[in-house]
Amino acid sequence: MISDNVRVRFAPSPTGYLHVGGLRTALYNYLFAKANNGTFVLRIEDTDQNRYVEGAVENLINTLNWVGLSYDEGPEKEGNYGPYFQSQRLDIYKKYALELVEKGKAYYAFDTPERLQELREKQIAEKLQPKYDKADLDLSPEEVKQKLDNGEPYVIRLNVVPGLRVTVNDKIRGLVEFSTDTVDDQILIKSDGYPTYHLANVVDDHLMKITHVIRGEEWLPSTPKHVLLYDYLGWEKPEFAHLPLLLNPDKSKLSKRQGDVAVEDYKAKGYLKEALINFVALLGWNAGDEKEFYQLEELISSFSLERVHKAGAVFNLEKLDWLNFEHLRNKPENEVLEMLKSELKASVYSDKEFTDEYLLKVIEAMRERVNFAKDFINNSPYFFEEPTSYDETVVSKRWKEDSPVLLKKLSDEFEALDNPTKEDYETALKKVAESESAGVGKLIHPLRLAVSGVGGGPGVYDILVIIGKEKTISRINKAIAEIKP
RNA sequence: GGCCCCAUCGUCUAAUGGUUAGGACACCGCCCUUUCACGGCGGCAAUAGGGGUUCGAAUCCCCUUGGGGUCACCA
Repeated sequence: MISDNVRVRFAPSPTGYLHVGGLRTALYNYLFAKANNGTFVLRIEDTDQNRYVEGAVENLINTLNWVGLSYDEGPEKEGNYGPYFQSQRLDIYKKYALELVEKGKAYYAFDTPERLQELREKQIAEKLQPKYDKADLDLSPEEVKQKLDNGEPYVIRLNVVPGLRVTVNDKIRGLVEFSTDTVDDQILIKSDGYPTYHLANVVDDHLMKITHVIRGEEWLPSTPKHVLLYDYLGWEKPEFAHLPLLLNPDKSKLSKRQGDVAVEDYKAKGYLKEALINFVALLGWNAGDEKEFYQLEELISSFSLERVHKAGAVFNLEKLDWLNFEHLRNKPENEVLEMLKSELKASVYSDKEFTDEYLLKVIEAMRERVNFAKDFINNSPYFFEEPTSYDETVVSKRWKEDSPVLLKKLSDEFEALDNPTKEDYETALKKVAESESAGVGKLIHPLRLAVSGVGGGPGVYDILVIIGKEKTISRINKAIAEIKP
């Protein structure tokens, strides 16, 4: 342990939105920090000027807030190790880059992009690994000074000595070994004066006293560069933990091409943050028992890095849907009410008024039948307007020749009822069935069709109570007039 | 192609030398319900292959195969 105080960071590049893979990384960092009484830092890796996207940082922070992963230090939450935007730390990186040059661990290079391009193409043609040829390592101090004084564009490169072994002790993968023969003389400072990720993340992790670097597996191949940097700078290394990748159904790295990858896409589709967190937590980790339904707090208390496993995980929507259903079912009534109200506001029924009492009844009746809040509307529009059409297959199956007559009798019977309850409706229906010597099914199914337009849903009597006697009767009449078998 | 990582049902995973290889999602069937769900019960379905080590291997080792990641003045 390099520090008693666990400090981890989530260090996204602000390229527009939060990727679900990024969400998983952020979550594991968050859980690890919280489980160990540590600090969760958010650092913005904006060292690529070409990839600047307007509003991306705000968006990122908003999304993080939405899912409930609040950071302890970061933008707008300055701690003792800021600033937390790498673009505001340029002089710091420059200082350490120069220190490395001083030590002979890095050097100036003045190649043109064209020469590098040619070099790479040649190497590829010869089936060699594309690598810098260390051409400018031979420049004398005088030559370097000369070029610098002339204002020639330059970069600073890491001076990797070939023939050595570099080991990374990964918390998840164990000991991983690399040969420096395969490590390129990575550019540390670009010609625009900005650092590359490799320098910036090492410098920042050290300065920000990060104890555990928890990041995606795609970083594993460049970790030897980072290890070398720590060594050359004489710094103690943090622990590394490379997380398994999130995968497309075809097992390739989760990508935009094969579906939604932005957290906000899932939010827009109506997924609950609880479900998303729960789902993503289980992609690569489990507590060792059979529990699958988790709230964020429960994840904190059961999470451990040791139980993160190695293989990538396919991002499988069916399970997400199920978890969404479970979490929706678990929500307090008043929260679901608010969700339904905002769905209504955004629906074709936005101009209609419904009382909370009414909506609560709808929720009670439909809860076990919806996966998303919007399904209250999609699956049972009949609670918000009278049927505009009648499901054809149900009509052909349930609407018989005598249905109009029977329903007329039924509606007459309902008419006589005073403020009917569920039981009153049921009694009335049975009475008609008996007097007409018809099975109750001959009434129940056409009745359901008449009031709802469809064949499924809550119990018919529940529907009747919710919509009320008046609407029940008018819908029956409408159905008698309109349904043609 | 070089380097690196990985490998249990379709998918997410449990089993860290001894289990009829367990659970969940999805799917199918039955029950409940004169509907649809929920729920209950049951079913289908996996240790990639080959060698070792061991009394005993999903588990440890090696090879093969397969998949993936990565090889930028992007992160």
